[in-house]
Amino acid sequence: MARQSETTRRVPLSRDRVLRAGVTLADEVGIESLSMRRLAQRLGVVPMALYKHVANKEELLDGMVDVVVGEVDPPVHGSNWKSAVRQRILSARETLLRHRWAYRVIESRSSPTPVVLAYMDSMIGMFRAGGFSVDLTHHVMHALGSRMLGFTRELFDDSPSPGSAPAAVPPEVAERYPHIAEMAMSRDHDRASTVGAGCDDRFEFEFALDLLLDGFDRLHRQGWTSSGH
Amino acid sequence: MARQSETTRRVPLSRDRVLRAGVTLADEVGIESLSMRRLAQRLGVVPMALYKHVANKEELLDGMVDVVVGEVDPPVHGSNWKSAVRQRILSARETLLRHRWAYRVIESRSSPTPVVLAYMDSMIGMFRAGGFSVDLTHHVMHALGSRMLGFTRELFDDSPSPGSAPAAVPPEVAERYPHIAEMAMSRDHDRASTVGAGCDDRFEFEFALDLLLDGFDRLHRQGWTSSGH
DNA sequence: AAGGTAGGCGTACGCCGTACACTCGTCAAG
DNA sequence: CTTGACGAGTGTACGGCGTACGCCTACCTT
Repeated sequence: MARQSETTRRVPLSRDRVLRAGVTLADEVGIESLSMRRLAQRLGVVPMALYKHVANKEELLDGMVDVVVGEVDPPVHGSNWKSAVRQRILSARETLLRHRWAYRVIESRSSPTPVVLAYMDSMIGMFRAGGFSVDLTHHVMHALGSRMLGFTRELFDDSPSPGSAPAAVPPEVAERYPHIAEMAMSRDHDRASTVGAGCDDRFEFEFALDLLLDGFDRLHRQGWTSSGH
Repeated sequence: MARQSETTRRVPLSRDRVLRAGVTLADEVGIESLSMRRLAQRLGVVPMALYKHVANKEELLDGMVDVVVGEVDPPVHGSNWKSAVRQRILSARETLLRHRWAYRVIESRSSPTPVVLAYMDSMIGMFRAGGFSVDLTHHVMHALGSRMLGFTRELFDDSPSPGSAPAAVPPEVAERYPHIAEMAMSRDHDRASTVGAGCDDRFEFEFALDLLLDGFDRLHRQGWTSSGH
């Protein structure tokens, strides 16, 4: 026992420990700074030690995605499909917001991991339970795309640096992009009372999500089929 | 002149030549194999020569995106907003299909380039010309997201390797992901006549696009405002 | 006590992006 | 014709990356 405290018996690595350390390291320093070497250093271990638990970096990233997706709440039962789907997707969104690097990794993966497959499977199940045909469900899943995991690619990150002034649009850009300028100025005006200028990301996400869900609903009610063009 | 043919007077590099070479090299070998060294080699030049024309690799990628986005057809005039937007987005989709690496690069960029800004500006203009309020246009643009550039992130690439058999779902995965299996089998059955099994990507894209456009239309007609919750 | 096994180690290779200092051809000014 | 500045292309070098391969050693089984 004296010996134990001297040699400081080290907790052995495990695949799970590696993946979790990867997640928290990515949370802290960003995914682009996550390297095998750095992760190993964080674990007090030599880089090659990791390779006894993950085949390569790709597999590490896959595993990290699984950890994150595993954090999403399971589907609720006993409510109608629309609110169930909505609630689950918003839960996924919360999860992805806790790990802001995750959506990039998910996007970069070429084939889904088992955990992601299970997630999709249960989401399909929600539509089927709501009475959607297999056909319609299929197209609906495509239409949701990455939104089913709680994120969408925003082409422009229009939230100004936090705490900054409403970021008056410089006249030369206002001239070159008149419509963008109009929109930016209008928003600044509207939300003058809101805490932070810029967009309410959550509002935008729900706006688009509800637009889609309502569209699904309509198609479902009118018995849409792909053959009925 | 004899001297010229001997020394094989070399075409001088230029920013434009570098960017275009980057685009075609990425088309050929994929974006992940595009390195400054490899691009330089392709141009018959030493790697560091590139840095006289682009500041760094980031700027090279930005420039390549600009080249691609510049290939998208300009908006058509004289038709209603919906078909104009639709047509333009499908044109963007064609362009992005010619350069399959481009969407990944666009996704990875943190702030839009001037060319992308101009694209978005003209797209906003199409909604405004169609009578959309600034407010609604704003949310609509968010809802479109990357779809306005003609791509969406597909979580699952369900097109089986080309030419392969309908890829019977192995029983153990059918058991684990029953809904996915159901969907896969149903599609195989439906499209037995179609050339390639799997999804018609274009159909899926248009399905979702039209769902959104119809939703926009409805909100516009009923005078939607964000304050009127 | 013997031997196998698996987890961690050390070294090394070939890539990458790019900083920095150079050469050398071109061209304008004297 | 000389000169000198300038800018495009060069060469070298550095630090970082992922990871192949072989080794060492602590432990478990027999």
